[in-house]
Amino acid sequence: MQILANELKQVNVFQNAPDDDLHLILQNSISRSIEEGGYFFFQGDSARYSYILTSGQVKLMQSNPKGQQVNLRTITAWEMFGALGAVHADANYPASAQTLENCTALAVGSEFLHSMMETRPYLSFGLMNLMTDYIQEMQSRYRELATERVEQRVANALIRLAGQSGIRSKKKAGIELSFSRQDVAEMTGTTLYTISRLLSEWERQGILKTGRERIQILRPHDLVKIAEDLKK
Amino acid sequence: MQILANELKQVNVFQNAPDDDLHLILQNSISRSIEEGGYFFFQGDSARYSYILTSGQVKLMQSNPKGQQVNLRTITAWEMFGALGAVHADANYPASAQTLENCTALAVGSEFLHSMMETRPYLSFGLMNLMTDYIQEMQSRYRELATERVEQRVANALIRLAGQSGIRSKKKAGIELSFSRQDVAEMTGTTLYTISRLLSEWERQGILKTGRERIQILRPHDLVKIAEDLKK
DNA sequence: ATAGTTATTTGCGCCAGCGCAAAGACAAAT
DNA sequence: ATTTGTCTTTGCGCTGGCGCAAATAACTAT
Repeated sequence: MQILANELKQVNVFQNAPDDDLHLILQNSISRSIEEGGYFFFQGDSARYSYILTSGQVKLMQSNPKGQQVNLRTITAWEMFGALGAVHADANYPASAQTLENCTALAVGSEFLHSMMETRPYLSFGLMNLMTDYIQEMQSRYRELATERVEQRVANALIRLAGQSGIRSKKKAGIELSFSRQDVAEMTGTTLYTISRLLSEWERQGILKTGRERIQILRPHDLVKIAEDLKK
Repeated sequence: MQILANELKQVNVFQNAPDDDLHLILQNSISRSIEEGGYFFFQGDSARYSYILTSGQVKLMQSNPKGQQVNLRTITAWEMFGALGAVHADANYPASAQTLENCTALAVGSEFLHSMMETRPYLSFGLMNLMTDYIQEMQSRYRELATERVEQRVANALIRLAGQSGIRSKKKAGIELSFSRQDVAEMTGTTLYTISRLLSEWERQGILKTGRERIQILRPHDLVKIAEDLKK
């Protein structure tokens, strides 16, 4: 499948790129397909490529020596990821990128991207925008993890996911998410047991419906209220 | 007190700046002094200035609606902070910057910095380096908070602080830190009670000595062992 | 269908860490 | 020296959330 320069305009970082540059990027990149459950890169690998996801979903996660892991972010189509290597010369990926479904991504050499940025301020700004957004999200999540109780953190995570990758299903029946209890646990720093209990409770209250690796948010507003937690 | 262009070279972001640019920056900035406990800016303020701390210590912190707060980072002399505004046009500071002692900082207009970056790739790279480092630190701390127990998180925080702002006292008697129990609690997402108990325990074991707003690390290696937590 | 695999639910016991309260230690000011 | 304010310590009781275990549900492959 051929990727068109025009499609690259959907990528935030390339928002202000002239067509010539888009072609240049395409010429200096290769397409990589990874099947569900596979990895684009592992934490610690040398960051030789930056990626642009063209189809599928990827989760960025970090694990500690004991093997426990946290989900840092979920990437959807036309988002850039693994771009830290384009900045530092000899960087290593600080996280692993695992596919949640069959995925295709464009791999751009980090050195090439770096050299492009030397003469193209719009590119640097694009990347910095990505970074500042991400920093702000991480700071908020960090604060949540430190100060909020599980219930609120999970509500927040669902709200965030709904905004980032949620699909409004046609039957206007709420927002559909495809994550296992384990996934959500790793996003919120808790356990799949607690998530299961919490979702069951919320399903009883009619806030959402659940299935195997599926969460359908029926009343987002109620989640917001839980996240804000005005009691106590 | 006059700040010399030469001194600005200590700032990581300006590592590769030619002297002319350093003078230009000085000319387009003003010096602000804030006394202990005061604020350079508050979370939510319009990010009109980026700061370079010339003396003192500043903590960046974020608070939630209920007023609970977390410490994101401690800034020491010649570090840049509040620089997110130079990227987004209409950004707001995502955190507050409170001084831990009497401080002086150089305030550079965000718009001015932004315009400089248009024609100076080294500046963008300097800032991106700052951001990627920070992102990596936040990701690690996030993972810690999500997967590690309090004991390990506190050990890690002390190690990190020792590296960033620790002063090796002359009497070779370990590394000196100036933080209250409350400060450490806010850095690690726990409570001052728990920190107090933990430090008392470690003092009993001879790993460190404590005082009022003072922690003196005697055996850093033992902290590393605790942080790694090989038991269980 | 049937068997095998993977995800989810739920009961149950447990404990790390919270947070109140009250006392003690330290520093600065008068 | 005394007061005042801030920081720290520690006892005590409590509970949110963990995590095992075992049952159940849902999907996949033969």
